Amino acid sequence: MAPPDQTRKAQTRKPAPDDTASRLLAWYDVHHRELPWRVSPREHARGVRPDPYRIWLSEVMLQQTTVEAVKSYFRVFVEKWPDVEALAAAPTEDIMKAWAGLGYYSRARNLKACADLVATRGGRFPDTEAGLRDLPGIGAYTSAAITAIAFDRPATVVDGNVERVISRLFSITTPLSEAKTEIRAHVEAMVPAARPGDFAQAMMDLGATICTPRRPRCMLCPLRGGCSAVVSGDPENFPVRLPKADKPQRRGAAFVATREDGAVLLRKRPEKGLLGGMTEVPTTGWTARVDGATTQAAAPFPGDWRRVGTITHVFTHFALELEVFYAHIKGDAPAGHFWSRVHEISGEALPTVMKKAIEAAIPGATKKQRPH
DNA sequence: AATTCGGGGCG
DNA sequence: CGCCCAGAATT
Repeated sequence: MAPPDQTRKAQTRKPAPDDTASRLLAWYDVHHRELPWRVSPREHARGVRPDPYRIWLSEVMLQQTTVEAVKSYFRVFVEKWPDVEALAAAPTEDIMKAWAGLGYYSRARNLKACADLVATRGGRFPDTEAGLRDLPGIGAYTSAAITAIAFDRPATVVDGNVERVISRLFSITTPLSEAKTEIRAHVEAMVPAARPGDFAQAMMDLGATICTPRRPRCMLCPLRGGCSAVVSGDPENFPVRLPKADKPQRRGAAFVATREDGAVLLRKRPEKGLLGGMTEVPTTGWTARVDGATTQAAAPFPGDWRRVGTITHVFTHFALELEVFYAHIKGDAPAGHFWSRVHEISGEALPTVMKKAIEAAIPGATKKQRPH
């Protein structure tokens, strides 16, 4: 039996582990960001509940993608496809077109596959981490995030923001790839029984607005009192990462062909791999050397090719330099290719590198037309 | 455990 | 120009 005075102390004093969560939630009540998919703490307290479809859609879009980049895509998607049944009914091709420019295109394919599954099961998303984790495109982070945010159930949500915040709070010197287990344990111990969804969003908002990768605004941080990195004065040194391999340079040529009416010749890339399932202009392989002698042989079909410029594009694991050639072509589209009319080009499933190539040959071709 | 997947914004 | 971002799937 514990002495009576200790029992009283335990009841009247806040236990330390809850301190981080309660400070963070108090900060979040005042400083949370308004986002198109978010239910604010005030609305949530009034009984408004998030739409799991919108939370799922936003979380998939936000995988390795900044909030600002996602906003406009999110608005277009929910306008075109207001619920999961509508998305399931949409052709994959339309979804790829709407996703064009956002990157990591396997996300769009998995999005469609997931929508099909959920629609088949009555249009309701699973409300458990394990159930969500089994769906395509939903991994450890996204299943936890949907569980916490959409269903307000406790889950350990760890994204890049949370890894940064935790590694600074505890000055974790173990490199990130190794420290993930340790970080997860710290977060799990912090998750409050009340408002786990707001806690998750608060951690991420803190990482996005205060505990930023560079020049963190520690003077404004609600957790500065308990932050180890603030004491040592070097929060920017966390998290510790392993050195990255340098990017190889690849080169190739792109061929922009037009018909008399201005239509551009396009083709579809293989479903898997880089830019899988997206549309492209014909190109050589992306390691080939391009010079005067090899150009004609490298072109997928004969033409009076004229060199119009060079574009560069940096992918995650290599940099690409494409020499762009331009020609007028007569007759039908070669096998495996199709013509895209001038007013259709901006709506094609063209990744950014392909828009760059077309722009080099035909300035303005991929921009959306403005009615006047 | 390591690689393969885009693209953009910020210092 | 380097860094990293509301990561997942594959090998």
